[in-house]
Amino acid sequence: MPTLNADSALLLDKQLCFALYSASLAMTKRYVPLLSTINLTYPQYLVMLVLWEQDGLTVTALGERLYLNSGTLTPLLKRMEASGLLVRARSQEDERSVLVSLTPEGKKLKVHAAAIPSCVAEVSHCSLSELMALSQQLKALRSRLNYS
Amino acid sequence: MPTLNADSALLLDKQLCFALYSASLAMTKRYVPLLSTINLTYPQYLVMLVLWEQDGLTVTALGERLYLNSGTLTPLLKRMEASGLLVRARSQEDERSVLVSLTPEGKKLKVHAAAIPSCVAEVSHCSLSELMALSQQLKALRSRLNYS
DNA sequence: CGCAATTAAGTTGTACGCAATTAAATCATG
DNA sequence: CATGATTTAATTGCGTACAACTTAATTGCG
Repeated sequence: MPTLNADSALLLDKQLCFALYSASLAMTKRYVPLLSTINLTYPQYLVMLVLWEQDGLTVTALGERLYLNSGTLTPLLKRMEASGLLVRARSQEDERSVLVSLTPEGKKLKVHAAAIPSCVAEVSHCSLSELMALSQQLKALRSRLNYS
Repeated sequence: MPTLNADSALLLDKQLCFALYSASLAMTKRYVPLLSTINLTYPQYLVMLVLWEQDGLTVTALGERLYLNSGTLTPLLKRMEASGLLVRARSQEDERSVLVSLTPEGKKLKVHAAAIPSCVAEVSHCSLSELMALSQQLKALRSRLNYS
């Protein structure tokens, strides 16, 4: 059983938080050059992934899917609207809600994005099973962090 | 063997990148209230972890440890200097370098920070061995992403 | 119905992250 | 020893993240 005195508990390389943080930034940096070919930032790409699955979501629904709030999403969606990928429109049923819908151009982009996941998988030099296992563990961790 | 057509490869919940991204943000959100009691932001806390291990590093050395560049670190360190945790001073041997050193106040803060890792471990509801295993996998992934 | 509570987006202010660039110091090579 | 290349921080500009707050619409309860 490893001893955990106050000192060793504060070592940077023992921190799960830092492993997560630095791995996440490293992953994003790998995506950026791939995404620049289709003029998307990384969070914008995540929004597109959601909308390609299910179009016409409200800002809140998008936020629940991505774990982001309106303070992040509103300006991000405005930029995406300005670049012609989607439109934002108040819902008829409930004027408080804003529906986010892909433009034809936004839908078309899916074709060009299809190659991206395999490019990143190649760079990470992991087997598919490793990647899926890690993904599962992270989702479980996220769940415990978000709802407890 | 799971089929990976173009469509399923783009499902948000299959993306390791999103699991990483969302778990990292969730982790940071857990730290924020704990760190606010000692007036640190999350990246500032990471800087302190490094300096508590090894004081008097250059900005570049800090950046290598944290995988952050001067564009991020310079303003961050200025804020920390303004709040009295550290001082930045040009090196005598090499005037290009800036040495970052803890103030007595910065050193003292380590005592108050000692309780933080266990608080977060408790919230994440994982066994120590689980956390360490996940940490190892993330560091290996980071390494492959950063250097290949 | 009337109005307080709730909900949804948007706004504001602060702090990252980083690519690209700049400026200053040092190095290295002839 | 001169000068071009390299190294080191700092700066600039852009795009997130998010807490706290605001505004507008809807809900719910008496």
